[in-house]
Amino acid sequence: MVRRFRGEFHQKVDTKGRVSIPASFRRVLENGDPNWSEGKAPEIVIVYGDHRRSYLECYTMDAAAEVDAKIADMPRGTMERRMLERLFNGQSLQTSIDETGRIVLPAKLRSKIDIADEAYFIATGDTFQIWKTDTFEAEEQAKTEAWLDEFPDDFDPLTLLDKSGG
Amino acid sequence: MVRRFRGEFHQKVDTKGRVSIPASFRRVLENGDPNWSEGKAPEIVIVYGDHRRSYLECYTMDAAAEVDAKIADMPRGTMERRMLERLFNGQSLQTSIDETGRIVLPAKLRSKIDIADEAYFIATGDTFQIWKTDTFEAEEQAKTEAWLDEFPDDFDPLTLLDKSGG
DNA sequence: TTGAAACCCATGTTTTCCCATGGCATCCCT
DNA sequence: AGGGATGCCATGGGAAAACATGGGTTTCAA
Repeated sequence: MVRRFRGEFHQKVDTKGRVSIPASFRRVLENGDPNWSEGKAPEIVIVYGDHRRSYLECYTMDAAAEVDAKIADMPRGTMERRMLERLFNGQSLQTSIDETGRIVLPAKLRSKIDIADEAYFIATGDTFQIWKTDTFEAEEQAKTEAWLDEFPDDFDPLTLLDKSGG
Repeated sequence: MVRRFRGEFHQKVDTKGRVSIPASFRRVLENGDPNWSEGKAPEIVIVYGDHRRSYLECYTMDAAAEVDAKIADMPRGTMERRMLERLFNGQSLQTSIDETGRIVLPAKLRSKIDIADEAYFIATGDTFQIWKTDTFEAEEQAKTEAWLDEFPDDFDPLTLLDKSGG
Protein backbone atom coordinates (compact mmCIF):
# COMPACT_ATOMS: atom_id res chain seq x y z
CA MET A 1 0.00 0.00 0.00
CA VAL A 2 1.75 3.09 -1.30
CA ARG A 3 0.95 6.34 0.50
CA ARG A 4 3.51 8.81 -0.71
CA PHE A 5 4.42 10.08 -4.14
CA ARG A 6 7.95 9.44 -5.29
CA GLY A 7 9.97 10.33 -8.35
CA GLU A 8 9.94 12.73 -11.28
CA PHE A 9 8.67 12.21 -14.81
CA HIS A 10 8.35 13.94 -18.15
CA GLN A 11 5.02 13.24 -19.85
CA LYS A 12 3.55 14.21 -23.20
CA VAL A 13 0.56 16.54 -23.36
CA ASP A 14 -1.55 16.11 -26.49
CA THR A 15 -3.61 18.72 -28.31
CA LYS A 16 -6.64 17.93 -26.21
CA GLY A 17 -4.71 18.54 -23.04
CA ARG A 18 -4.54 14.90 -22.07
CA VAL A 19 -1.61 13.78 -19.92
CA SER A 20 -0.77 10.37 -18.54
CA ILE A 21 -0.38 10.38 -14.79
CA PRO A 22 2.74 8.33 -14.02
CA ALA A 23 1.65 4.84 -13.05
CA SER A 24 3.28 4.96 -9.64
CA PHE A 25 1.42 8.19 -8.85
CA ARG A 26 -1.83 6.51 -9.85
CA ARG A 27 -1.32 3.83 -7.22
CA VAL A 28 -1.04 6.54 -4.59
CA LEU A 29 -4.11 8.38 -5.88
CA GLU A 30 -6.10 5.17 -5.82
CA ASN A 31 -5.15 4.46 -2.23
CA GLY A 32 -5.87 8.03 -1.28
CA ASP A 33 -9.40 8.04 -2.65
CA PRO A 34 -11.94 6.59 -0.19
CA ASN A 35 -14.44 6.09 -3.02
CA TRP A 36 -12.05 4.22 -5.22
CA SER A 37 -12.15 0.51 -5.87
CA GLU A 38 -10.59 -1.78 -8.46
CA GLY A 39 -11.69 -0.82 -11.94
CA LYS A 40 -12.96 2.59 -10.96
CA ALA A 41 -11.54 6.01 -11.74
CA PRO A 42 -9.63 7.59 -8.85
CA GLU A 43 -10.25 11.29 -8.34
CA ILE A 44 -7.75 14.05 -7.83
CA VAL A 45 -7.75 17.69 -6.78
CA ILE A 46 -5.55 20.08 -8.70
CA VAL A 47 -4.82 23.45 -7.09
CA TYR A 48 -3.61 26.05 -9.55
CA GLY A 49 -3.73 29.16 -7.38
CA ASP A 50 -3.43 32.76 -8.44
CA HIS A 51 -1.26 34.41 -11.04
CA ARG A 52 1.87 34.19 -8.98
CA ARG A 53 1.90 30.43 -8.90
CA SER A 54 3.63 28.81 -11.85
CA TYR A 55 2.86 25.17 -11.22
CA LEU A 56 -0.05 22.89 -10.38
CA GLU A 57 -0.26 21.13 -7.03
CA CYS A 58 -2.08 17.81 -7.02
CA TYR A 59 -3.76 16.21 -4.02
CA THR A 60 -5.22 12.80 -3.32
CA MET A 61 -8.82 13.01 -2.17
CA ASP A 62 -7.76 12.19 1.38
CA ALA A 63 -5.14 14.90 1.40
CA ALA A 64 -7.63 17.40 -0.01
CA ALA A 65 -10.23 16.45 2.56
CA GLU A 66 -7.66 16.98 5.26
CA VAL A 67 -6.97 20.49 4.04
CA ASP A 68 -10.70 21.19 3.73
CA ALA A 69 -11.20 20.06 7.31
CA LYS A 70 -8.44 22.31 8.55
CA ILE A 71 -9.96 25.24 6.73
CA ALA A 72 -13.37 24.42 8.17
CA ASP A 73 -11.83 24.56 11.65
CA MET A 74 -10.63 28.10 11.17
CA PRO A 75 -12.84 30.85 12.52
CA ARG A 76 -15.45 32.06 10.03
CA GLY A 77 -15.00 35.52 8.64
CA THR A 78 -11.25 35.74 9.13
CA MET A 79 -9.03 36.82 6.30
CA GLU A 80 -6.96 33.65 6.62
CA ARG A 81 -9.94 31.42 6.15
CA ARG A 82 -11.30 33.49 3.32
CA MET A 83 -8.01 33.41 1.50
CA LEU A 84 -7.57 29.70 1.94
CA GLU A 85 -11.09 29.02 0.72
CA ARG A 86 -10.45 31.13 -2.31
CA LEU A 87 -7.21 29.36 -3.04
CA PHE A 88 -8.18 25.84 -2.22
CA ASN A 89 -11.84 25.72 -3.22
CA GLY A 90 -11.92 28.45 -5.82
CA GLN A 91 -8.62 28.21 -7.60
CA SER A 92 -8.70 24.46 -7.91
CA LEU A 93 -10.20 21.71 -9.99
CA GLN A 94 -11.45 18.27 -9.11
CA THR A 95 -11.29 15.66 -11.82
CA SER A 96 -10.77 11.97 -12.29
CA ILE A 97 -8.29 9.72 -14.00
CA ASP A 98 -9.65 7.87 -17.00
CA GLU A 99 -9.25 4.16 -17.74
CA THR A 100 -6.10 4.81 -19.72
CA GLY A 101 -4.51 6.61 -16.79
CA ARG A 102 -4.88 10.16 -18.05
CA ILE A 103 -6.38 13.43 -16.90
CA VAL A 104 -7.32 16.38 -19.06
CA LEU A 105 -5.67 19.67 -18.27
CA PRO A 106 -8.07 22.37 -19.50
CA ALA A 107 -6.60 25.03 -21.76
CA LYS A 108 -6.86 27.51 -18.91
CA LEU A 109 -4.50 25.52 -16.72
CA ARG A 110 -2.12 24.73 -19.52
CA SER A 111 -1.72 28.35 -20.43
CA LYS A 112 -1.45 29.31 -16.78
CA ILE A 113 1.70 27.29 -16.29
CA ASP A 114 2.64 27.79 -19.91
CA ILE A 115 2.93 24.20 -21.05
CA ALA A 116 2.37 23.06 -24.61
CA ASP A 117 3.31 19.47 -25.38
CA GLU A 118 5.23 18.35 -22.33
CA ALA A 119 4.75 18.43 -18.58
CA TYR A 120 7.16 17.72 -15.76
CA PHE A 121 5.86 15.80 -12.76
CA ILE A 122 7.67 15.82 -9.46
CA ALA A 123 6.68 14.19 -6.19
CA THR A 124 6.58 16.23 -3.00
CA GLY A 125 5.45 13.65 -0.47
CA ASP A 126 1.71 13.68 -0.03
CA THR A 127 1.19 15.82 -3.12
CA PHE A 128 2.89 16.12 -6.46
CA GLN A 129 3.44 19.08 -8.73
CA ILE A 130 3.15 19.65 -12.45
CA TRP A 131 5.54 22.14 -14.03
CA LYS A 132 6.71 23.34 -17.36
CA THR A 133 10.18 21.81 -17.55
CA ASP A 134 11.93 25.10 -18.24
CA THR A 135 10.13 26.92 -15.45
CA PHE A 136 11.01 24.28 -12.95
CA GLU A 137 14.64 24.38 -13.88
CA ALA A 138 14.78 28.14 -13.77
CA GLU A 139 12.80 28.66 -10.57
CA GLU A 140 13.24 25.66 -8.39
CA GLN A 141 16.58 24.22 -9.30
CA ALA A 142 18.09 27.68 -8.95
CA LYS A 143 16.56 28.09 -5.52
CA THR A 144 17.81 24.72 -4.45
CA GLU A 145 21.31 25.36 -5.72
CA ALA A 146 21.43 28.72 -4.01
CA TRP A 147 20.28 27.21 -0.76
CA LEU A 148 22.75 24.36 -0.91
CA ASP A 149 25.56 26.77 -1.64
CA GLU A 150 25.35 28.02 1.91
CA PHE A 151 26.55 24.70 3.14
CA PRO A 152 29.85 22.84 2.76
CA ASP A 153 30.33 20.80 -0.40
CA ASP A 154 29.84 17.52 1.36
CA PHE A 155 26.74 18.67 3.22
CA ASP A 156 24.03 16.03 3.57
CA PRO A 157 20.58 17.68 3.84
CA LEU A 158 19.34 14.71 5.80
CA THR A 159 21.27 15.97 8.78
CA LEU A 160 18.56 18.60 9.04
CA LEU A 161 16.10 15.92 10.05
CA ASP A 162 17.28 15.86 13.62
CA LYS A 163 17.34 19.61 14.03
CA SER A 164 13.85 20.96 13.63
CA GLY A 165 11.01 18.53 14.10
CA GLY A 166 12.88 16.30 16.46
CA MET B 1 -20.34 11.53 -5.23
CA VAL B 2 -19.18 15.10 -5.18
CA ARG B 3 -20.13 17.10 -2.11
CA ARG B 4 -18.08 20.23 -2.36
CA PHE B 5 -17.97 22.98 -4.93
CA ARG B 6 -14.65 23.55 -6.63
CA GLY B 7 -13.39 25.95 -9.24
CA GLU B 8 -14.20 29.33 -10.77
CA PHE B 9 -16.00 30.15 -14.00
CA HIS B 10 -17.08 33.05 -16.16
CA GLN B 11 -20.57 32.56 -17.60
CA LYS B 12 -22.67 34.58 -19.97
CA VAL B 13 -25.89 36.18 -18.78
CA ASP B 14 -28.44 36.79 -21.53
CA THR B 15 -31.03 39.53 -21.77
CA LYS B 16 -33.56 37.39 -19.98
CA GLY B 17 -31.25 36.90 -17.05
CA ARG B 18 -30.50 33.30 -17.83
CA VAL B 19 -27.13 31.89 -16.70
CA SER B 20 -25.67 28.43 -17.08
CA ILE B 21 -24.63 26.93 -13.78
CA PRO B 22 -21.22 25.35 -14.36
CA ALA B 23 -21.71 21.64 -14.95
CA SER B 24 -19.51 20.59 -12.05
CA PHE B 25 -21.56 22.79 -9.69
CA ARG B 26 -24.73 21.15 -10.97
CA ARG B 27 -23.43 17.74 -9.92
CA VAL B 28 -23.00 19.06 -6.38
CA LEU B 29 -26.43 20.67 -6.35
CA GLU B 30 -27.99 17.42 -7.53
CA ASN B 31 -26.30 15.44 -4.78
CA GLY B 32 -27.24 18.06 -2.23
CA ASP B 33 -30.94 18.01 -3.04
CA PRO B 34 -32.80 15.22 -1.22
CA ASN B 35 -35.72 15.50 -3.66
CA TRP B 36 -33.59 15.24 -6.74
CA SER B 37 -33.41 12.22 -8.99
CA GLU B 38 -32.08 11.57 -12.48
CA GLY B 39 -33.87 13.70 -15.03
CA LYS B 40 -35.34 16.08 -12.49
CA ALA B 41 -34.49 19.69 -11.80
CA PRO B 42 -32.30 20.22 -8.73
CA GLU B 43 -33.20 23.16 -6.53
CA ILE B 44 -30.94 25.84 -5.15
CA VAL B 45 -31.13 28.59 -2.55
CA ILE B 46 -29.67 31.97 -3.45
CA VAL B 47 -29.03 34.40 -0.60
CA TYR B 48 -28.65 37.97 -1.76
CA GLY B 49 -28.71 39.79 1.58
CA ASP B 50 -28.99 43.47 2.22
CA HIS B 51 -27.67 46.43 0.31
CA ARG B 52 -24.14 46.03 1.53
CA ARG B 53 -23.62 42.64 0.00
CA SER B 54 -22.26 42.75 -3.52
CA TYR B 55 -22.50 39.11 -4.45
CA LEU B 56 -24.94 36.21 -4.33
CA GLU B 57 -24.30 33.21 -2.13
CA CYS B 58 -25.69 29.90 -3.36
CA TYR B 59 -26.55 26.88 -1.25
CA THR B 60 -27.49 23.30 -1.98
CA MET B 61 -30.80 22.32 -0.42
CA ASP B 62 -28.97 20.28 2.20
CA ALA B 63 -26.67 23.12 3.11
CA ALA B 64 -29.60 25.52 3.34
CA ALA B 65 -31.51 23.10 5.57
CA GLU B 66 -28.49 22.88 7.81
CA VAL B 67 -28.38 26.63 8.23
CA ASP B 68 -32.15 26.74 8.84
CA ALA B 69 -31.76 24.13 11.55
CA LYS B 70 -29.07 26.12 13.27
CA ILE B 71 -31.23 29.21 13.20
CA ALA B 72 -34.14 27.23 14.60
CA ASP B 73 -31.95 26.26 17.54
CA MET B 74 -31.46 29.85 18.54
CA PRO B 75 -33.68 31.29 21.23
CA ARG B 76 -36.86 32.82 19.87
CA GLY B 77 -37.26 36.52 20.10
CA THR B 78 -33.58 37.38 20.14
CA MET B 79 -32.23 39.98 17.81
CA GLU B 80 -29.65 37.52 16.50
CA ARG B 81 -32.25 35.04 15.44
CA ARG B 82 -34.46 37.71 13.97
CA MET B 83 -31.60 39.08 11.91
CA LEU B 84 -30.53 35.70 10.63
CA GLU B 85 -34.08 34.85 9.67
CA ARG B 86 -34.38 38.09 7.80
CA LEU B 87 -31.15 37.49 5.94
CA PHE B 88 -31.42 33.82 5.27
CA ASN B 89 -35.14 33.33 4.85
CA GLY B 90 -36.18 36.78 3.78
CA GLN B 91 -33.41 38.05 1.62
CA SER B 92 -33.06 34.87 -0.34
CA LEU B 93 -34.61 33.06 -3.24
CA GLN B 94 -35.26 29.41 -3.92
CA THR B 95 -35.35 28.32 -7.51
CA SER B 96 -34.53 25.36 -9.70
CA ILE B 97 -32.17 24.57 -12.52
CA ASP B 98 -33.83 23.97 -15.87
CA GLU B 99 -33.12 21.08 -18.24
CA THR B 100 -30.45 23.04 -20.05
CA GLY B 101 -28.59 23.67 -16.80
CA ARG B 102 -29.60 27.30 -16.31
CA ILE B 103 -31.26 29.42 -13.67
CA VAL B 104 -32.91 32.77 -14.18
CA LEU B 105 -31.54 35.65 -12.16
CA PRO B 106 -34.44 38.10 -11.79
CA ALA B 107 -33.75 41.68 -12.78
CA LYS B 108 -33.79 42.64 -9.13
CA LEU B 109 -30.84 40.40 -8.29
CA ARG B 110 -28.94 41.32 -11.40
CA SER B 111 -29.15 44.97 -10.64
CA LYS B 112 -28.32 44.35 -7.01
CA ILE B 113 -24.92 42.94 -7.84
CA ASP B 114 -24.74 45.07 -10.96
CA ILE B 115 -24.20 42.40 -13.58
CA ALA B 116 -25.16 42.82 -17.21
CA ASP B 117 -23.92 40.15 -19.58
CA GLU B 118 -21.38 38.20 -17.58
CA ALA B 119 -21.22 36.57 -14.16
CA TYR B 120 -18.27 35.19 -12.24
CA PHE B 121 -18.81 32.00 -10.27
CA ILE B 122 -16.41 30.95 -7.54
CA ALA B 123 -16.59 27.97 -5.21
CA THR B 124 -16.16 28.43 -1.48
CA GLY B 125 -16.56 24.86 -0.28
CA ASP B 126 -20.13 24.05 0.63
CA THR B 127 -21.48 27.13 -1.15
CA PHE B 128 -20.52 29.11 -4.21
CA GLN B 129 -20.76 32.81 -4.97
CA ILE B 130 -21.83 34.80 -7.98
CA TRP B 131 -20.09 38.11 -8.60
CA LYS B 132 -19.80 40.77 -11.20
CA THR B 133 -16.31 40.13 -12.56
CA ASP B 134 -15.15 43.70 -12.07
CA THR B 135 -16.45 43.89 -8.53
CA PHE B 136 -14.74 40.71 -7.59
CA GLU B 137 -11.46 41.80 -9.01
CA ALA B 138 -11.65 45.21 -7.43
CA GLU B 139 -12.85 44.12 -4.01
CA GLU B 140 -11.37 40.75 -3.51
CA GLN B 141 -8.19 40.76 -5.48
CA ALA B 142 -7.21 44.07 -3.90
CA LYS B 143 -7.78 42.64 -0.45
CA THR B 144 -5.80 39.59 -1.37
CA GLU B 145 -2.88 41.57 -2.65
CA ALA B 146 -2.83 43.75 0.43
CA TRP B 147 -2.93 40.72 2.64
CA LEU B 148 -0.25 38.86 0.73
CA ASP B 149 2.04 41.86 0.84
CA GLU B 150 2.67 41.11 4.47
CA PHE B 151 4.34 37.89 3.51
CA PRO B 152 7.47 36.96 1.57
CA ASP B 153 7.25 36.79 -2.21
CA ASP B 154 7.18 33.04 -2.38
CA PHE B 155 4.71 32.68 0.47
CA ASP B 156 2.31 29.74 0.23
CA PRO B 157 -0.92 30.47 2.13
CA LEU B 158 -1.33 26.81 2.86
CA THR B 159 1.47 27.04 5.39
CA LEU B 160 -1.06 28.83 7.59
CA LEU B 161 -2.95 25.60 8.03
CA ASP B 162 -0.41 24.12 10.36
CA LYS B 163 0.13 27.22 12.41
CA SER B 164 -3.19 27.89 14.05
CA GLY B 165 -5.19 24.70 14.20
CA GLY B 166 -2.12 22.60 14.97
C1' DT C 1 -52.07 44.20 -22.40
C1' DT C 2 -47.56 44.22 -21.68
C1' DG C 3 -43.52 42.70 -19.51
C1' DA C 4 -41.48 39.01 -17.42
C1' DA C 5 -41.16 34.22 -16.76
C1' DA C 6 -41.54 29.41 -18.57
C1' DC C 7 -41.17 26.40 -22.43
C1' DC C 8 -39.42 24.49 -26.68
C1' DC C 9 -36.00 24.15 -30.06
C1' DA C 10 -31.39 24.94 -32.21
C1' DT C 11 -26.24 25.05 -32.68
C1' DG C 12 -21.24 25.50 -32.22
C1' DT C 13 -17.85 23.99 -29.07
C1' DT C 14 -15.75 21.33 -25.57
C1' DT C 15 -15.34 17.18 -23.19
C1' DT C 16 -15.81 12.39 -22.75
C1' DC C 17 -15.76 7.87 -24.43
C1' DC C 18 -14.16 4.07 -27.09
C1' DC C 19 -10.81 1.90 -29.79
C1' DA C 20 -6.00 1.33 -31.38
C1' DT C 21 -0.78 0.91 -31.30
C1' DG C 22 4.15 0.61 -30.16
C1' DG C 23 7.32 0.07 -26.35
C1' DC C 24 9.04 -2.09 -22.37
C1' DA C 25 9.31 -5.18 -18.60
C1' DT C 26 8.04 -9.61 -16.68
C1' DC C 27 6.71 -14.21 -16.61
C1' DC C 28 6.97 -18.73 -17.93
C1' DC C 29 7.80 -22.69 -20.69
C1' DT C 30 10.96 -25.51 -23.00
C1' DA D 1 19.38 -19.33 -21.26
C1' DG D 2 16.42 -18.26 -25.13
C1' DG D 3 12.20 -16.38 -26.73
C1' DG D 4 7.81 -15.90 -27.27
C1' DA D 5 3.62 -14.73 -24.65
C1' DT D 6 1.52 -11.52 -21.53
C1' DG D 7 0.28 -7.40 -19.59
C1' DC D 8 0.84 -2.70 -18.21
C1' DC D 9 2.04 1.65 -19.87
C1' DA D 10 2.17 6.01 -22.60
C1' DT D 11 0.19 7.93 -26.37
C1' DG D 12 -2.83 8.90 -30.53
C1' DG D 13 -7.35 9.54 -33.22
C1' DG D 14 -12.33 9.50 -34.29
C1' DA D 15 -17.13 9.33 -32.71
C1' DA D 16 -20.52 10.39 -29.42
C1' DA D 17 -22.29 12.95 -25.61
C1' DA D 18 -22.52 16.92 -22.77
C1' DC D 19 -22.19 21.78 -22.31
C1' DA D 20 -22.88 26.80 -22.86
C1' DT D 21 -25.47 29.78 -25.25
C1' DG D 22 -28.93 31.87 -28.34
C1' DG D 23 -33.72 32.69 -30.14
C1' DG D 24 -38.63 32.35 -30.65
C1' DT D 25 -43.28 31.47 -28.70
C1' DT D 26 -46.56 30.68 -25.31
C1' DT D 27 -48.30 31.72 -20.38
C1' DC D 28 -49.56 34.19 -16.85
C1' DA D 29 -50.21 37.58 -13.68
C1' DA D 30 -50.16 42.49 -12.55
